[in-house]
Order: sequence, then C-alpha cells, then structure tokens
Amino acid sequence: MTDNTQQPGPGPQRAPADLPTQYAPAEVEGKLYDRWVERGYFEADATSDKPPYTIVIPPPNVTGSLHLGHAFQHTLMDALTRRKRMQGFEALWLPGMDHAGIATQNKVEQQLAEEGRSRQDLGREEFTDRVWQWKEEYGGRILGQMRRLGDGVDWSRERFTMDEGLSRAVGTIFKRLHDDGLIYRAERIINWCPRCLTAISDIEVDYQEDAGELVSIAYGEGEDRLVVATTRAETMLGDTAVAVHPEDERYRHLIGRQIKLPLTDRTIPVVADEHVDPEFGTGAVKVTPAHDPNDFAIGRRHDLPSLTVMDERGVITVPGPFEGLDRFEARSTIVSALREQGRIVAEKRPYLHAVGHCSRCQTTVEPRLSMQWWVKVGPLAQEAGDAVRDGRVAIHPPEMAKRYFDWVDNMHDWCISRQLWWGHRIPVWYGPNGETVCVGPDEEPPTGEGWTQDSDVLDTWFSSGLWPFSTLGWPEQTSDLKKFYPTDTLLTGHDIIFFWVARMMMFGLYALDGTPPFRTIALTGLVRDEHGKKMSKSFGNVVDPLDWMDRYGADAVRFTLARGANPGADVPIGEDWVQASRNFANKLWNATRFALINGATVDGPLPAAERMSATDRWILSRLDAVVAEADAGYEDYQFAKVSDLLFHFAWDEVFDWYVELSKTVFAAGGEPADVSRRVLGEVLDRTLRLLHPIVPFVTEELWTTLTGRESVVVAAWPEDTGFRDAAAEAELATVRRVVTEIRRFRADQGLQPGQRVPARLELDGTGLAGHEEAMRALLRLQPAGDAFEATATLPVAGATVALDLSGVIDVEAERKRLQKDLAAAEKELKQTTAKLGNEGFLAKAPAPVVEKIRARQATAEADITRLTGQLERLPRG
RNA sequence: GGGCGCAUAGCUCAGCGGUAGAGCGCUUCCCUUACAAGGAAGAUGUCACAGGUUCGAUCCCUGUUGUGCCCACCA
Repeated sequence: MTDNTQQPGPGPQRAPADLPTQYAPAEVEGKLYDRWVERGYFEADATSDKPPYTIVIPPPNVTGSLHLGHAFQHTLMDALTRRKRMQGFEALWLPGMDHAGIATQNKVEQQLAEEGRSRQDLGREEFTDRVWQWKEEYGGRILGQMRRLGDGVDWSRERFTMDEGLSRAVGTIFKRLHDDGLIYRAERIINWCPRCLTAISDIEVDYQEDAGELVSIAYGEGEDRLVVATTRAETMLGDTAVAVHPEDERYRHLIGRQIKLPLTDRTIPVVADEHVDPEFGTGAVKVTPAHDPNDFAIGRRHDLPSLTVMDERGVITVPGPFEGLDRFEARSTIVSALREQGRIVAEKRPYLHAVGHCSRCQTTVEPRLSMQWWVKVGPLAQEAGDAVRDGRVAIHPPEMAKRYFDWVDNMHDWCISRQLWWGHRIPVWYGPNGETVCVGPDEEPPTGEGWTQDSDVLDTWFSSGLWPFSTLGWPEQTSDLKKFYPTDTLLTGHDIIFFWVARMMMFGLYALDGTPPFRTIALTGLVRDEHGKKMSKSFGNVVDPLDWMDRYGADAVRFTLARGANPGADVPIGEDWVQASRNFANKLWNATRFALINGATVDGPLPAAERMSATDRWILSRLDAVVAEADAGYEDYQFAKVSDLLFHFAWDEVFDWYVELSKTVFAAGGEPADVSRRVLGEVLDRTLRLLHPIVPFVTEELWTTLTGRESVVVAAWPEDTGFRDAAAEAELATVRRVVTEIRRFRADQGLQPGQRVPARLELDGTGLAGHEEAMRALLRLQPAGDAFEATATLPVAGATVALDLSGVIDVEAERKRLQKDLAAAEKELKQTTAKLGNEGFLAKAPAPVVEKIRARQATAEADITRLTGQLERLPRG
C-alpha cells in the first residue's frame, strides 16, 4: 500500500463515451469493496512508522441485523478512519461483535420454544452449542451488511467477545479485580427478572409509569393499631417491621412495641427511621427487607430479619392459603382476605408510580434478596471521572460530559453475575468445606471431590468493557496493543454512555495502568424518521438500510446520514433526502463525465497565476478555502457542516458556474483551454478526495477514472495550498450577479430560456470585458445591430452594463419589475439612512459594520437613480 | 421530584449581536451538445410569548407557555 498520488497516472482509464449518463451504484459498489479488501487497504500494520489512528467498533449484538443507527455511526467512523488513512496515519478500524448474553440467550430460547423445547431440556452444554450455531448464522449477516455499507474495517482483526483471546482478558481482569478486593460476593437486593430468571443491573431496568393502587391496611390490634399504605400488599407476608418517623407524634408511643401482622401468626416491631416521610400516605411503612431495596436498607439499620416470600418465578412460597399464587394474583387475593377481616381502612386509590421492567422482556422486575457478584465501583469510577475532568479524555459535544459525570459520580456497585448460560462463566470454584478460589486463566482449577464452579456467567457489558484493549491482545503485550492503544475516537450513541462508555473507562484505566482507552468520546444522537419520530416497530416506520442502499446506493444513504450529523443531535432521515443524495452522486458523475469529455488533466503543476483567467483563479481560490474549511469540519466531527459545504461548493460553484463558464473557453480552444482543463481537473481531483470519506464508492469510481491512478483510498488528503485571490473572487461575484440579473430580466419578460435574443453588452470600463463571450453564451444573446434602445442597465464596478433588447420588450412587465425593484431600493435607503443618522450607532458600532451600511446606502441611492431613469425611458404603454 | 435540551419557511433542520439560510416541497418556463436523478427564474418567515440589556436582539439575561430526553429507593 503506497501513496500513489505523486506519480502521474496513465490517463483516464476509460473513454468518456463508456460512461453512461446515469450513475448505477449497484454496478460498482460490490466490485470496489472487494478490490479494496483484496489490496489490503484496510489492514493496519503494527510495525509501520506512521502514527497510529485507532477506532474500535462498538460491537453490534449478534442478535440482530444492522439498522439505520448502525449505518449512521458506521458512516461517521468510516469517514474518520478513511480521512486519517489519507492523511498518512496507520489507520485501524477494528470490527467485531458482542455475544450479548441475555439478549442472545432469549432469542435462542424463543427459537427452542417454537420447537416446544426449553433450554433445560437441552442442558447447559448443548444449549450453548446451539447458541454458537446461532451466532455463526446471524453474525455473518451483520458482516455482510458492513461490507455493503463500505465499512473500511480491518477484517484480519475481527473479534468476538467470546473469542478465546477475549475470554482470557475477561478471566484475567476478573482475577485481578478479585484479588484487589474490587470484586466481591454479597447477598443484597437485586433487580430480578422472573421471566429471564436472572439478576439484572440497575440500568437494565426500564421505569415506566404504571397505574398502581394504594391500599391502606390496618396492622396491630387495639391500642397498637396502626395503618400502613402500600401498592404491594403481597409482600406483607414477608414484613418484619413497621417503620415510622422518629419525630412523628402520632406513632411515638408505638415505637419499640410488637404488633400483630395480619394474616399471619407473627408479631413485628415498630421501628423509628429517619427515611420515613411522615407526609406520605399514613406516615407508617411496612418493611419487607427481602423484597424492597429501601426496606432492605431499613432492615439493616435495625437488624431486622429478611423473609423471602416468593420463588424465582414470583410465586408465593409461604405455607398457607396463598402458597403457589403468582405475585399479582396474590396481591388481589390478599387484599380480599384483608377486607374480609375489616382491615382495609381506605379502599384502593389509583396511584401512578414508576415500576421497573426488564429491558429485555418488559416483565415487571421483582426486587429480590440474593447472593451475587459485584464490582466495587468507587475507586474505578473516581478514576473514570477524573480522566475526563483533567482533560485526558475529551467528550464531544461537551454538553454531554455532564451526563457522564452524573453517572460516574453516583454509581452504585455493579451487579455482574447473571443466572444465564450464555456468557463468560465466573471463574470461581467452591470447595467441599466452603472454600472459595478465584482461578486465573493460566491456573488449573482445583480438582477433587466436592469442588464445583460457580454456575453464573458475567454481565455481557463486563466483556464489552474490555473491548478497546482485549481486541488488541491484552493481557499479552502484543505489538497491536503497543501500536494502537489507546484508541483515538470512541464514536457511539449517547444512549450507551452508562452501559458501555463508563465501563470501558473504568476497566481501561485499571487494566492499562491509568491509560484511558480513548482520547475522544464522540457521542451521536439517534436516527429518527423524517418527522423526528423515533423509529420503532410499533409505529411501522422502521427502515432497513439495505433497502435504501439497494435502490439508491450506499453512498446516498451515507451522505444523507452525514448531512444530518449535527453533533449530539438526533438525526431525522427520510426517503426523499436519500433521493436528493443520490442525485448529488449522479451530479458528480456527470460533472466528471464533462471533465473527461473535455480532456481535463490532473498531472503536473498548476499553470502559473499569470496564465490563468480570473475564472480559473476564482475557483482555485475557493477550492483552497473549501479544503481548509472542510478539513477543520472533519476534525471537529462537524459532518453535517462538511457535507453541506462540499455539496454546495461542488454543485453551486463548480458545476453551475465554473463548468458553465468554461464551456466557452473549451470551445475556443488554445492556451486558455489548456489552462482550464488543468484547473478543472485539479478542482475535481481535490473535491473528490474531500468527499471520499463520506461517499467512498462514487468518488473511487470517478477519481480512478479521472486520474488513472490506483485508488483514492490511499491517495493523499488534499491540503490548502494557500492560494487566495480576493480580486478574482470579487470579479466573479460580479459576473454572477450580472448574469443572474439579466436572466431575471429575461424570465420577467417571458422569454423562453433557449430563445436567442439580439442584444448588445457594453462592458467597457466594468472590468468584465474578458467575460463577455462566456456571458453572451450563458445568456443566449446574439449580436445585434446599432438601432437598439437601452432598456436594461446595471451599475457594475462603477460603470454600466447596457443590455439592449429591442422589439422583444414587454413594457408593462418591465414597468412592474422596475417599480418593484425601486420600492425595495427605497426601503433599503430609508433603513440605511436611519441607521447612519443614529449617533449611538456611529459611536459604538465597529468600523467595518458602518462601512458596510454606507456601501448599502450608496448602492440603494444608485439603484434609485438608475431605476427611476429606466422607468422614465420606458415607452408609454 | 431533580437535571439537561429544544421552540427559525409547508416538512426536517442549520445559523447567530449588525440586511433571515439549506434540503425537500411549492409556482413559472425550458429535454440549451455533462446531467430532466437536469437547467433558469420565483414565492413563502411578527426567528414561540412577555419583559430586560444594547446604538442595534432571531442570537445575550429573566420569566411564561409548549415540547423532548436523561436521572431518581418515597411505601
């Protein structure tokens, strides 16, 4: 892989006639991608001298297929790495997938259910075999989609979180954290999904407002009677206390006493606890330490026992009339039983409150006391926060940093064990006498009678948290790790800051001795439909990116996504917009076709400025400015800005004006034509390079055809050569203004665009003489005799452009046009005069602003004079 | 209950102290020898509302309303 930019190419690869007039993405995209991979363009070399640039892909779950959100993020990551590669970096974009523990297990269980089987029927080993099969089948689909999108990833380094190497990383860090006392086992209240039958972490719980019912139940007898309010009556079987606020006069006399718990033969104490809000409900709270995190905390403070009343499926286990009832059945049954006993003092009251649901299956989460493994996040999170606070890691856009801090600074310990079969098994063994041994990946597990391995697996985010370095070979000190760690940019959705980003930070800093896993965290928004609505299956507005890519090409989808990529903001996308992008690709195609037909050249130095026309100097001046601006935009993740800039530069300036003006030059031939050929080639060459990171396919096809060189993928990134020509820019601005003005006149006159009109252009003294021929061609003017009456004049550069159009003038139309312009000029004069009469303005406004207003005033005055004169000279209708 | 963000053309969004912008849509004309997936010309906005700061506010400040997102163990 060499930079082939400097060598002259053999010339255009194909004759212009070979290029059809429409770009057909389907015919080139697959071919080009295969070529890139074959030539190894995306394979990074750990031994090279080039500075590294690394992005690790947020590994998609093997469960799914890529959606527009992936397409969006992949486009941006691809653009970043492609640009860096062109800039001469050793660019690595490392691909891979996540085993997605609970999600994948659920999918395979569903598949089994359709066969009428359960995972228990298969047993652990056979079940995991089955998941591996599933991975082979569906994982391949995702990789195919990535190729289709044009992702320039290094396939030789593809990784999967359950790979042997990555599993070693998991074992290694577990052991190290364990030995450092940062992983421990403890019995606590956890979020339990009674359907998935596993613990889940806090952030895997979705809270939704549910309509519950608050019932008031009388506890105790006689003088000890007191009323509690609850939405979860079924848990009362496990109550081991009632808590009241210590200052609450209503209950003071009861504190410390034992009261009768209804429906049971137990008595429970009344305890005083600061956390009870006397204002809420009755001010007395039933305490169920085994089934509520708050109550668990109260229980600990008061040394209360915990009584578990449900099994793992949410079925009541307390012997008696409620045994065997599902938790929701139990709730109503228990309320009825209490009512019969006259213990419901206030009837059910509707009560809206947040209830946790399993983010994987939406089942209502059951807080449950259970023994789990935990990561002690305190010191890790502190480091993770500091790395951003002290600037070692930048968050982009910066507003998002607050969200990150809120999380890492208030993080609870992380429950990492899952009662699943698919995932990394916890490397801990239990001995016959209650011994516990944490076994590192290089150690032999204890053998002998009675030793068993912990049956749980790790939270899937545990292995994802190691991704930036486990994929590079850690814990081995590989050349990849040395060369490519830390990675440069982590680009991902802001929705997984907590799940993933914060955890990679914690683990990276811990495992790599304080080196954070990336330098910049670039957070993107979510892709939405064309009305800004979230894409979801229930709305029926989900779009398969493959469908659009098939119809409009991958570039069109990519360009549309890039154009919507305002930092941190959500990205709306609609099919119309993809069409517009497709049209742009086609425009590029045809402009290049024009260049080839006219013999544009890309080799050798640019002609000296003296040999170039003002038009040539103008476009080259603009080109350099655009290169600088686009480059800065890329550097700042301003993809929308860059795309928009290049779109308008290419279309509005190069294609609509430079190309149009150059047609006359090419027709005339000679030295000016040679110069323009080289300039046009240069402009296209660099514009295509600038666009390549975003729209790799069409630019590759056109650039190689135009230059005859190997590939734009390995071409040098364009640089601002510092060529600026303000005079030429001003001159061309005038040309454009004059031409537009005359076109407008023509349109107002109802002249057909193609109609040749006898006319005379008097450009003496305007400085535009050199453009006369081009302007005449653009305006479809043909030579006229002498007997013309001036009917359209424009003040330009201190002189006058006189356009004579006799015999074709619609006097009334022209009068209307002039009157409208006159009114506008008068308004402008009034405004500017008022402004300039304002002393405060003159005293405080910066000089350039005042000058600008003065110029506007002068223009308005001149316009009024001219327009008035023209109106007077109009023949009477 | 906290925190953050947003309200600009019919739609989706840029912009930002000094004459309101883009894409799509819309109107009129045109198959002009790169392109009809195109060309030319054009219409459209009390920049949410109310105050304030300023010579000047769409932009800065305050409040109001509407709207979206994140976080939160009040039964």
